[in-house]
Amino acid sequence: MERLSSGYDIAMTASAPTPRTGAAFLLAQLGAHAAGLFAERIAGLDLTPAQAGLLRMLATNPGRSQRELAGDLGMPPSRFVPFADELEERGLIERRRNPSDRRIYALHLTGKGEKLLAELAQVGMNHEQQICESLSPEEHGQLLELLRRIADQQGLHPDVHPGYRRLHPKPKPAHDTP
Amino acid sequence: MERLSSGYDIAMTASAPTPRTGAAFLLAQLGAHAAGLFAERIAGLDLTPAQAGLLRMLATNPGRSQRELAGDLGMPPSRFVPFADELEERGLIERRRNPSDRRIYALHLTGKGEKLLAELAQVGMNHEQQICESLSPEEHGQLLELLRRIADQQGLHPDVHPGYRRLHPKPKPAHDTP
DNA sequence: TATTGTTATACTCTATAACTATA
DNA sequence: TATAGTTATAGAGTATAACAATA
Repeated sequence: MERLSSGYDIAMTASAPTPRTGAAFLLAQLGAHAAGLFAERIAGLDLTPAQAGLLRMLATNPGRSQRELAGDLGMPPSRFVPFADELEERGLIERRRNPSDRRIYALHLTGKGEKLLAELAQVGMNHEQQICESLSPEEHGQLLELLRRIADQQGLHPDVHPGYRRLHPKPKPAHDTP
Repeated sequence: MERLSSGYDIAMTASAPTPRTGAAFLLAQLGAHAAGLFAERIAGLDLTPAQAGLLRMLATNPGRSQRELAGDLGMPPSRFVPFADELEERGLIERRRNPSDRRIYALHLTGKGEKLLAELAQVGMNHEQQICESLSPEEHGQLLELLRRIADQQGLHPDVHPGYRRLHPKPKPAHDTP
C-alpha cells in the first residue's frame, strides 16, 4: 500500500493492489459518484444530465441538425425527437427550418434557455467545489492537468459525455464506511 | 468522516473553466469512458462489471448474505436473485446454508470463481495501463493519491462501484446548499 | 411479527424498423 | 434512390409488491 514511487509495472503486478484500487477503477467509481451528485443538483432545475448536455452543446455550436446532435449524445434519432420535444415545449430550445433543405431542423437555444444555462453554470461550480473539497488549489490544478491529458489522449470529445446515453440516471448516495 | 480541509473555493473562478472543463465533469466523462472500456474487456470473460464486482466482493469478504450484497451493489434483492443464479449455474459462486439461521444463504467463491478472478486481475492491469498510458510513473502515483483522497473524503466504499446500480427516474428534490 | 430469499407483475427505457416529406 | 425527421412497436431492464420459509 505504501509504494507510490516504485516502478509502474512493478507496482501493478505486486498482487496486492488489485484492480479496485487502481486509477481506472477510481475514475469509474468517482465518475459515477460525481455524475450522480450532479444529476441530483440539476434536478432542482428540472433537468437531466443529458438535457444539460444538449443545452451546452447548443450554446457552443448552434444550428446543428437533430441527427448530428443525437449522434454526439449517443442516442438514436428516434429517441432524440421526444427528448428535444420536451425542451422545446418548455421554451428552452427552438427548431428552425433550413430554407435550402427543408428536411433539416436547425436547433438553437432560446433566451430562456440561455438564462437557464447560466444557472446551470453556477450549479456546476458548486458541484466542482463539493467534489474537490479535499484538494488544495494547487492539487486541484494538478488533477485538472492530469485528467485533461488522459481525456485528450483517449480521444474524448470536449463536450460529449458517454454517460448521456442513459436518459434518466440517478445513483443514490453511497453509504458510510464501518 | 473527518473533513480534511475546507474553503478552497477560489480555484474555479480563476481561469475560464466552465463546467465542462472542470474536474467534476472530467471525472464523470473519464469514468464513463473507463467503465465502458472495462466492460468491453471483461465481455471476453463473459462477465459484466456488476458480476466482476460481486466476485471481488466475495473474495474480499466471503460468506455474506444476499441481502447485504444486494445492498452494497445497489440493487433490490429481487434483482439479485437471478443475478446470483447465473453465476451459480456457471459454477463461479456457491450458496451455503447457515445452520444457525436457515433463512440465510452465505455466498462464497468456488475454485473456478477464484481462477476467473485471477484472469480478471490480469485484465484489470492491462486496462489500467491503457487508461494511464499518457502518464509517467510519477504522475500515475500523483493521480492515484489525489483520486484516493477524493474517494475517501466523499465516503465511497473501497469495493463498491455506484455504477453497478442501474437506478431510474423519479424526479427528486435536491437543491443547492454548499 | 419480522426477516430472508424468492416469484409475479407492472412499468419504464431502449432500439429497431416502418412511415412522411423532402431532396 | 437517399436522407431528416417522426411514429409505432416489441423487447429488455427495472422496481414494487406479494409470497413461503424461518426466526
